[in-house]
Amino acid sequence: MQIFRIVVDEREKNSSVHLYLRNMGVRVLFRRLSVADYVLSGDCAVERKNVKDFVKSIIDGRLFDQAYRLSQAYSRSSIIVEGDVKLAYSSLKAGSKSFWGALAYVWMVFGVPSFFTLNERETAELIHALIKHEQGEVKKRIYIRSKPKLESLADRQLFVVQSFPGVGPKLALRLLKTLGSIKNIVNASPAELSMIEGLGRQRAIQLVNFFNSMYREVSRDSGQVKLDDIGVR
Amino acid sequence: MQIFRIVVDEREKNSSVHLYLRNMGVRVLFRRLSVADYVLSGDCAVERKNVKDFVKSIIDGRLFDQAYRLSQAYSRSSIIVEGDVKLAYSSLKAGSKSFWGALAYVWMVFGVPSFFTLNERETAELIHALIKHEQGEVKKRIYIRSKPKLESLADRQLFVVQSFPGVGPKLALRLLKTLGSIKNIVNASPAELSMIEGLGRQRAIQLVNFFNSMYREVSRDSGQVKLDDIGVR
DNA sequence: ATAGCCGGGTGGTGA
DNA sequence: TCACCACCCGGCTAT
Repeated sequence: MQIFRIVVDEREKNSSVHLYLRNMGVRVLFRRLSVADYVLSGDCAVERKNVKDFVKSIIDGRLFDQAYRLSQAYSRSSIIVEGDVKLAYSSLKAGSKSFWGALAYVWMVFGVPSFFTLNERETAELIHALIKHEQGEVKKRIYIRSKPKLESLADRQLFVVQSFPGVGPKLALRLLKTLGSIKNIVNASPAELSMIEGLGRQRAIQLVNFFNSMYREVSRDSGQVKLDDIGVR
Repeated sequence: MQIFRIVVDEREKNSSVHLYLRNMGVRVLFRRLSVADYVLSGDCAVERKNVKDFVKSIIDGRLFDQAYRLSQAYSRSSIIVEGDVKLAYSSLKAGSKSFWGALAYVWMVFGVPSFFTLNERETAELIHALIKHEQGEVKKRIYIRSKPKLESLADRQLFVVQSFPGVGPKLALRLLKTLGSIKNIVNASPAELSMIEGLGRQRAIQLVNFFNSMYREVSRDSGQVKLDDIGVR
């Protein structure tokens, strides 16, 4: 399992969220942050509030200010509201109207969604899930819809060819029929490829480039590089 | 007071959300929609699900498909989950991990947040609040989200390599890292392949055979109808 | 989505 | 070299 890192505002020390995170194997760094509470990366951060705070910040308008600053500083930020939501819109004067209004406002205007958790453990779980997508390695697994005979050679070949960019079921079939094997396809010249019906010169070249292009590891930072500058805003 | 309009999928007629909306002074138009349930504008739409549906769609992966389509069709879309949330992650007993995981996934990957309401009235109130910001006079929108590039070259390459038989995320990564390009992998000798950690002689040979083997059309007695049905999720 | 199980290949160890 | 075995990985199933 990969090591995840997070920067947490010092004032969050008294909650136990960071303890849960530690338990989940997340490296926690404390810093004095000016905008968010939890920084997951250079452009992803989370503000945590309990329900009482949330309500108060709706009333005095602080919420919208914070959402604005979040949206300015990080391209993907969100607010986590912790506690019993019921409490929220029962304590709002205008009732639930202003509650949904606030949610809608923050989302529609600033692009900041709000998540609701019941306690610190859930908050930690959510943050952990968010981190995994922000820092996690790509684990896109491929899935087959229906498998009449998944294990037949032909099916496997089709499956592979279909995974090429811009190649669907029909094109895959024609490719295999005309060129025979996967190796033949991969080694084919643009000219050979564009012989195939439905595959023009343009895409043929794209494909060839695709096969030839070198893999470059995603510079999803290697950890220690930007830890210092994370969250300084 | 300005008049707001909304387009609602026909299949939503049996819920009473649209009635509430009418009561709030919203013009409701029914249409057959292919992606969302409620369309607030050309680039804002909402998918409504009850908790049971929500859970089911997590399990069978439908949720992620829908979120993807939402994000493609509308620049600012969201999912409204109606009902008792508790019910949700109690039926996903994986410690609610998969619940938060799904929420995080849909938000981080597709930019689609999920809102939770208790009943149809609340759903209507939320939608109403959303409309006000979408169609309201002041459309000051700060939110500019850079769409997460799901199709980086590296991702595509990984995707293809993972589709090879017996190759999962880990092996795919190592293969690309050591051999560089897809063409290199396909043309590699068994010896070269088995240099890779976790890929021994046996599988190396299998792979090479796989790349070389000629495609043989499967003769399905019921006619070759099903060839198109092999799909990638 | 996540957790967990299973079957099998891999690669190291020691004979 | 080979047999053994612990571990890892990929594939599949279930809550």
